[in-house]
Amino acid sequence: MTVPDPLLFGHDATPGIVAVHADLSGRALVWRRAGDDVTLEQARFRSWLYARDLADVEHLGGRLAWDNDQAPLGVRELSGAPGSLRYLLTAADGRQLRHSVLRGASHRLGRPITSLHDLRGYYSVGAVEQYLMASGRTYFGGMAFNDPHRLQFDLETTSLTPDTGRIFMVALRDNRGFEQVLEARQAHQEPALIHGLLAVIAARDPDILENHNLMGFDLPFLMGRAEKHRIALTLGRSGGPPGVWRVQDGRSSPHWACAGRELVDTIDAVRRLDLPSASLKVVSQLFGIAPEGRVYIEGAQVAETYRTNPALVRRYALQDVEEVEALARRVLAPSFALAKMAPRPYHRLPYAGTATGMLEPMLVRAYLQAGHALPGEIAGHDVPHQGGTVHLYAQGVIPRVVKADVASMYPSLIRHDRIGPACDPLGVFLHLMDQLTALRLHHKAAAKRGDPGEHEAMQSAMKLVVNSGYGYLGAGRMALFQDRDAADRVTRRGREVLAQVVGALRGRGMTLIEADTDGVFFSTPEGWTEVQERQLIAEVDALLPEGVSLEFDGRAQAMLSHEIKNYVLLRGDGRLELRGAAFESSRTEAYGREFLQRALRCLLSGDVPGVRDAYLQSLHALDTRKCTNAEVASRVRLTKSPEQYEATRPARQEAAYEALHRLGRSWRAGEKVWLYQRAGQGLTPLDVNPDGRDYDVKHYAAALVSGYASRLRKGLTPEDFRQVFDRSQQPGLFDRPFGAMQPVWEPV
DNA sequence: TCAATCCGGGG
DNA sequence: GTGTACGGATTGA
Repeated sequence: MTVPDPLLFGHDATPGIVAVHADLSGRALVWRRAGDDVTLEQARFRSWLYARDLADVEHLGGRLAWDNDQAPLGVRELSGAPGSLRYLLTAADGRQLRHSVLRGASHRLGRPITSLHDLRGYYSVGAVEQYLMASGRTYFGGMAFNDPHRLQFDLETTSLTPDTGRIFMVALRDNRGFEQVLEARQAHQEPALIHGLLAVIAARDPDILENHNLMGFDLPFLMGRAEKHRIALTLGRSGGPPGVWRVQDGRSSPHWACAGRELVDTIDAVRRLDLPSASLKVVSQLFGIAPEGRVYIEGAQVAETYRTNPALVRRYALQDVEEVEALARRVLAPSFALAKMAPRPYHRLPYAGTATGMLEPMLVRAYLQAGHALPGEIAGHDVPHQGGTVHLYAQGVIPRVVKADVASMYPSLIRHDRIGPACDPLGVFLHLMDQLTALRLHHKAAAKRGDPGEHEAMQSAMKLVVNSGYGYLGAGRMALFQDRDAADRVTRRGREVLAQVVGALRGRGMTLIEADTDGVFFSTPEGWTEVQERQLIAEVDALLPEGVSLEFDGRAQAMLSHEIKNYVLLRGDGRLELRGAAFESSRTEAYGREFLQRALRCLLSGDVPGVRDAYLQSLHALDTRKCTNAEVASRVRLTKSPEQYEATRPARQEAAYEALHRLGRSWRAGEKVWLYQRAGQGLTPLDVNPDGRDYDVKHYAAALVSGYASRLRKGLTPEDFRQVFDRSQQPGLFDRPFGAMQPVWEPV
């Protein structure tokens, strides 16, 4: 058994840590689990702070002790380059240290300074991070995802805000077989319900509380209602401060924490996945984890359904927490794995940035442990950082398309060319990139073999951090170990590699379509098989520098190349893939989407008469009002409140607001409304007549060409395009038969 | 074209 | 006050 790398996993392997609470007074509460037992360890730690110079603490005089880790306030000079953060200030009480620095800085600058972050030349982190970095401990050593006691709870309420609604039900479950539904049929029972919830949590005593949108809904709602009833929200574990507090992290959406239990939100992890929706129900169906016989109740109907069919709502609520548990196992596992590496509490990781939130704390921990200075600020660049290349070589419909890409290009270049930050004399950055990559491959292989253990989560956690390496180098002053020149070298090498790929493909007779940072679309000669395509890619790969490899990334029957990053692929199995804003805009109306699907499929199959038919049929559906208002309506977001709009209205009238205004309706800022062009009336809310057909045919017939057919323009000659999308059925003098037309492409 | 800003999702 | 940051789509200069 190999010893885990201390730079990755921390230098103290204490197992079973499930929660850490620390404050600047130097007290750390560490809850550790062994089997069913949880013990609370009360630890002391010295608060620490990196400084470039001692100007702000000069006023302490002899009260600042040199090289004495027992003194109330101490300082050590660390080895490091001039201009680096070479002084490590430490204190028995971090509040006193911070106060001393702020006092000195206020005096020096002649204005009150209230935050260390308003000062240059310092590096500081929160108390828990200080403790974890200094002690070398991490969460969850030796534990599997389901070893901690995890409890899910979900509120059912009569509205979305605690000002207008109340809680009438709470569903709870945990990973020890517990399940319960608490209810408050009448409003006056709500305080008892809240007390009941707190009592269950205290009695079950879980390590982790989970829910979907916990931070954005359940917790704020619960806090709002508890406040209304003057109930102290004691969610924390005994031994620590009892309440819930806001985690200051500068984000617009607040997050909350309590002592002794990790509050984690599955929605944060889901948002990392770039799915079409982050909704619990949608994601659960996507992952196939929705329970058998799942009850679905529209949000606004839940309270009403409860009155008539409480049993159904109970089942619904329990299925919610069941789904959350299954979802958590799936999406929070990488954060759980990361918590074993990064010196950060578990609850921060689902929404922490991968670069400054994970990689950087690991870098700092290594420097702190080595007793080495941290980088100081370096002068900014005036030339902007140049990123990857995007180049369009051909537009139109191109047959036999192959996608090839350079696997993990930036991480590969970083490792192979040894590109790390110049301000990292200990070489921690490259060490982490190397070790994370090596271990990731190990876990990836183990996951593939189906070995026992959480290999998949480990490999995806490691991938997350490795992939943040390049972005971290170029992150500017956000990143302590940033290095613009290094980031430039990475992208420059990337451009060289891509150019080499493009050149080699072109030299072998391939038609280039589009190249983007680390991948390229090209067209192969007629009659080529996938085997030949893969051979070609292997051949080009052999020309590339060691450490990077070109891989086959799929093929398609044909591609419509429209604009950079806007294209459509027709796959071998008939699937149509639309990419880019031109093809998958959220504003797309149903009738237009349907037309596009049909027309694109025909165009990419070389069937121009089919495109013509699709157009005529869509037109016909409009003309004969086969489409309903709902099918032509589009959803518009109203960003201005009625008051705001009233203020700008005299200067500029906007159709969407006017539509509501005309009907004397009100709206909320941020609200989305479905609107359609009503014949003779202009833009009108859909709900006036959703199933009707009184839309403005002329408007939508014109929009069919200008808004949808126009996206096929590159695939036909201008003359053919005009003819295919000509309303009149009569052929013109110079028209040629549609059957004689073929899709076209041309070099850009 | 770019940077500021808004939103997600929850009942 | 345990004191800094999610990603994308959309909007405004």
